[in-house]
Amino acid sequence: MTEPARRARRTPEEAKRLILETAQVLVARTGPQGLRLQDIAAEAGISHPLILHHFGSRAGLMRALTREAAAELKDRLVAAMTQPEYSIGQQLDQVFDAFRGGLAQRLAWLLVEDPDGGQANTAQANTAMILREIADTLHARRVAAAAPGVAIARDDTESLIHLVAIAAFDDAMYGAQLRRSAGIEGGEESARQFRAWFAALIRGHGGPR
Amino acid sequence: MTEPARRARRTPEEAKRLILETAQVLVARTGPQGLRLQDIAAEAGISHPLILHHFGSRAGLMRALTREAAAELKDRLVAAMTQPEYSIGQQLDQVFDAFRGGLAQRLAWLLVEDPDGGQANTAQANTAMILREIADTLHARRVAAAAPGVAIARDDTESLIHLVAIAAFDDAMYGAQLRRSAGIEGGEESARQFRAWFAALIRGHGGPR
DNA sequence: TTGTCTACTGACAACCTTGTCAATATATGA
DNA sequence: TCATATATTGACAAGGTTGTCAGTAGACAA
Repeated sequence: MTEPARRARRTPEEAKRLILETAQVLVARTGPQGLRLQDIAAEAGISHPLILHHFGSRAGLMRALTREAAAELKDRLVAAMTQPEYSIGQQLDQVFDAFRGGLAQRLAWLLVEDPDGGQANTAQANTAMILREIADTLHARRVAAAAPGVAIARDDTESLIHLVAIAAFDDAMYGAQLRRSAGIEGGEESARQFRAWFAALIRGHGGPR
Repeated sequence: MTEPARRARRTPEEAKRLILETAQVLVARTGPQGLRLQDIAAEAGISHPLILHHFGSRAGLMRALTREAAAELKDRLVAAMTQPEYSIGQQLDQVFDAFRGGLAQRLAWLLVEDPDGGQANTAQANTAMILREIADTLHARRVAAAAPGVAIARDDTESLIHLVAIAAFDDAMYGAQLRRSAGIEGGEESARQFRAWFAALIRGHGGPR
């Protein structure tokens, strides 16, 4: 009567991809609290030992997630930085968008969980390198764009990077809630408005353009 | 031989206080990942059922923690806002300090865990009221301080509040790591430096002073 | 002193989570 | 067609977490 259910057989790459993507969706949706192997398995339509088979352990999966999140952030930020800078506003939009779609949540979670129990944290090292590169690039750009005779301190660029990183990251993490708390109504619209305001603030300070 | 160990007997208020303070220390120290009743009990030198006895459930304890964190934040922020404003820099320092000592971590964690499973979130409601009050206060102050004939938009004040809240919160949460990532060396010193830079940025924009 | 109230505890129950293991099914090459 | 490799799974083990419960012990009043 009951014919045995067909059992899928993926290539290891396909399986890992399926698992990673499902896990990322779950992290973005349910947040840090608990990323359980059984939940991932259920969502992906597989059994949880399969995850252990492909990633060795829960920690192994987390390491893979960390690597992927860092790589994704790097890609997005590099894309945002290397494109022709039409306006500071548009570029800021790009940076803000880089953290959207759950990426900020994933990074925050990975920052907190610290999967590399004891070992050097590759994600943090990666992020450090990424931000450093960006700082160098932006500083060079500002120096080049500055009026002759005007010196731009490296400190100033670093603080600027820090502030922009903070704003973009936090906007993605808590933006909606904080805006509501501050009494700003209307979601996406006010988000755009804040970005424009922020862009103006930086431009007034003597931003990259 | 072995005389029976003296068993402490606190008033309910004392017991709750002891439990809440121990839990807050643990949250600040070990972070979101796992606040286990047994850990709190061990740290406080009591048995874990006592926590259940006083708070009903783990969720009950979390609700109490949320309330306390919100109240603490309000106290600190109100103190920072209502004191005579010697300088924008000092006032900013106060706001930044308001989130220190693990308060930001506690708030972020409680924001993520959302103990009120389904019910209205009192912590969020509290925070909303707090920030709204602050926005009103600050806006009134800016309007009063503005040069005659210069109109200050409410939107502008709200964005300003948003940015300051973001900066202070995030600085407490990830400040050290982000600064390191951006290539800024030296911990406490560069933190002060960033605050000064930030204060200057805001002052240039036409801050509350 | 005696009795009552309840803060407090140890033991246990129920459940959940990661990880192991032997067995099975499927793709692939001979 | 048959053999081999391995992706996949169900069942189970080990350990940890919240919550229950009956009993104990301290404070306080009669």
